[in-house]
Amino acid sequence: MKKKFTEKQIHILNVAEKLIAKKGFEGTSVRDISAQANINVAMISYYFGSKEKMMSYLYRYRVQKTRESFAEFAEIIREGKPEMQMKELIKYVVNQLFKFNYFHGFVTQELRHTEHLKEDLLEFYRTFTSKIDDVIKKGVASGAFTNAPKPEDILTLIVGSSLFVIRNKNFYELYVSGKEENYLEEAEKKVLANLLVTVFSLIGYQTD
Amino acid sequence: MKKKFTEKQIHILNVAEKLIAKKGFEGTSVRDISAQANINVAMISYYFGSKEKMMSYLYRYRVQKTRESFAEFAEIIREGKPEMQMKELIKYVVNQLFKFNYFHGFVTQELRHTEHLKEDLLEFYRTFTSKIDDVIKKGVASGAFTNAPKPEDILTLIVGSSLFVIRNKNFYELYVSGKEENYLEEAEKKVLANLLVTVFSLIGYQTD
Amino acid sequence: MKKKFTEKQIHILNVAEKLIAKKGFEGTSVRDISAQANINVAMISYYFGSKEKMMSYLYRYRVQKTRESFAEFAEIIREGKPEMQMKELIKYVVNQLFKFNYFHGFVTQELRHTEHLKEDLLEFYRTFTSKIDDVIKKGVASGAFTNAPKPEDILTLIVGSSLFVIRNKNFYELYVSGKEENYLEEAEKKVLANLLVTVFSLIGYQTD
Amino acid sequence: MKKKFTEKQIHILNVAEKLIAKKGFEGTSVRDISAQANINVAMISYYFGSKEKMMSYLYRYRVQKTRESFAEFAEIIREGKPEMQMKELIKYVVNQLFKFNYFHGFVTQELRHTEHLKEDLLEFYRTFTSKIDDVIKKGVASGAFTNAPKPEDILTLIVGSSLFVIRNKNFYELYVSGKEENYLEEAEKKVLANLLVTVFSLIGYQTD
DNA sequence: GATGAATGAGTGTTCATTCAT
DNA sequence: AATGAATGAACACTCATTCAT
Repeated sequence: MKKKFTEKQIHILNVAEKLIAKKGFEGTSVRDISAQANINVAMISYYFGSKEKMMSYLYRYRVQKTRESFAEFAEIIREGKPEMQMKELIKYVVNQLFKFNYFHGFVTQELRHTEHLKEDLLEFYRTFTSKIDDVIKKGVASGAFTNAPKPEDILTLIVGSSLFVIRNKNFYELYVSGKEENYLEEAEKKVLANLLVTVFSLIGYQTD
Repeated sequence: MKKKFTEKQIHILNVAEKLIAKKGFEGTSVRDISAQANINVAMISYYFGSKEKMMSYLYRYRVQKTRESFAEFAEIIREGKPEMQMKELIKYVVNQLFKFNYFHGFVTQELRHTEHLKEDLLEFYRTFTSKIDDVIKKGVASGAFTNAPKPEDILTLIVGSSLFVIRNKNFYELYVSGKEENYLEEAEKKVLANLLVTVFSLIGYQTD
Repeated sequence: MKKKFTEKQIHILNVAEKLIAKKGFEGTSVRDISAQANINVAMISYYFGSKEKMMSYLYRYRVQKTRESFAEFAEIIREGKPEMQMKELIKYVVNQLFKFNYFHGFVTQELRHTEHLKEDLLEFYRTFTSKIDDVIKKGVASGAFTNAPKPEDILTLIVGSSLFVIRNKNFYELYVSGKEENYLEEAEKKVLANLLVTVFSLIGYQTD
Repeated sequence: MKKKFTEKQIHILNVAEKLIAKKGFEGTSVRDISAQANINVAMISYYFGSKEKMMSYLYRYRVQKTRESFAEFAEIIREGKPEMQMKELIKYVVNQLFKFNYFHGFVTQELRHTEHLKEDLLEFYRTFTSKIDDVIKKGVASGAFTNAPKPEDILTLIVGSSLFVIRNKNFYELYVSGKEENYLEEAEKKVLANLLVTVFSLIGYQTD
């Protein structure tokens, strides 16, 4: 929470986020952003120092928001059976990925000032593996689950499959019903169903 | 064999592939490529017509190569039990992804200007789903497998997990033993193991 | 007054006009212009959108100026004998051509990319033919002129001869007295005398 | 006659001449020329040294051809009345201009190696003024003409009007009947008629 | 605190020319 | 004698950024 953003800055970040999601970081010019956000071209440099630093702030902003959201979520499922917790956890992660999919794409790109962003993302992932681990252990202890797969493997399946589906519309839409404009919505349902079956199969939980 | 490339062209394509995977299509300038490849800037336009057309050739070149390789592979596993076939298929796909990770890194990001390339990639994926489907059906018919998950879901797990691991070194290397420079090698082993367990669990194949 | 130009823009247009008249549109690079005008290369795109659009503005700017000037001129000679009007008209047109020879030098060559500019030029010429026609008719009606040549033929003689003299210094200076640096001045006098004699001969006006 | 051209060189010059006439010197690339002429790109540099030198050769080639043609023409009208000679002379000059109009446009452009070309053109024009002068003097002596205008003024009217009409299609076609594709043909007729009337008026020759 | 004008560096591409063969 | 491959320089243009106000 090192940094507080003004409303105008948040406005710019939101506009930038959407544009970058659509056209990529390099494909989005500060002129695009400033035009869309109804601000002066110079504002991006003025507020954030540079386009890249803006990216950095955007990143932190999103991580911070997600962290807050996850804290809330964790509270909600704190009490309950591990199978419910696991199901909700998968749903939550998949949902977050679909909601802020572009943002996870950033990391791949080689940005200059990205070093600390990697740290953020890492911690972000660890939050999930740690939670997944808790739930699995609890499930195994309670006898609800028969197997205890490694949490990073579970997370890999969830995040990997979700991102693949998000990015490979061309392939996946062949298997998704509904109109093209609802692709993400429908794709999310399908990949979620797949992941629920997969993970529950892995942990040996018997649904009747 | 629509197109034959000279050695120099292949050299340029290889260099371009790596850079584009790392920094994106827009993030990679023809000057970057030409500097790295030790050629004149004008050569990219000279050889391929334009930067975008080069991208197109790069794409086709890699798809074609993989298609040839898959044809060979399919022949090898033509006779054999479905469980062996499934195992080899997973190994093959994962291996291909790790081998040509540069390529798979950019195809999903940079499809904006390359409408017709989508067709190529689509057919490429269909080759795999079709093969997976055959093996699953054979396995179910022979009683070796008890469940018949949808092939696109299987492919999604395999490709998604592999690409995630390839791209998110920072996260996954926490769980991978060995030196950093062997990351890809070790990561491939780990994700392959995970995927074998996962897929065999899904199709209900009992290992003893 | 569709468009107001800043002083800097007008400065650029003036420099561009001279260079383009000398070396042609394609022969004049934006670097030539920016170097000559002591501005940044990017300014041409910045101010006018592109090199071609700059050409377009330059064109309109000059046409508009001439139109304004002609309106003034027409007012001055409104009342008077047709022979005086004809004489003044010829003097005016020749003078304009010599004054803005740069402009008239390129308009005839570089109309390739500027379809709509043709309209402007056309209307520009029509202004003159129409005026010439009026004067001739009045002269014939009053008995001052005996012949009524077609106005476009008169204009062709005037404009053609003037431009030829402007552009073919090498030839015409053989017949022009005075120093080389006064070429245009002297050439104007000579071609004007020639045209006065010629046109008055054509319309059958008797000088004593 | 310093230089003899091979057939291939003449072929290239002819192709180049047409293209340059259409698109200008800078607008015509050596690739355009070589493609049209079915020769290798390198040939232009190989044969002529450079694109500009080719231009120079093209120029000389055309001057030489015209000179030969004019010698023939002069022979034909050697015997005959001055009024016939004057008429034929005007017809001849106008016709040459329409035939090789583009080539007269070259001089205006500032080429680097053009110095000697100016000499050529100058001599070329002098050939005509000299002939015009002869005819006028003969006409005046014989009493056929009453006035003796200066030959350079006559030439200016002829060449200026012709080139103006050739270059200002947009204006002149308003006054020319017939289809657009016959513009040059019809324009030549009209401007010729105008010039005949004009010049004969100037020299005071009475037609009945 | 905010901005419009302006800039230098960089973009992909085309150019006439050169050179090894 | 002729050419296909290759090149360096130049092209118009866009970029993120700076700076005076």
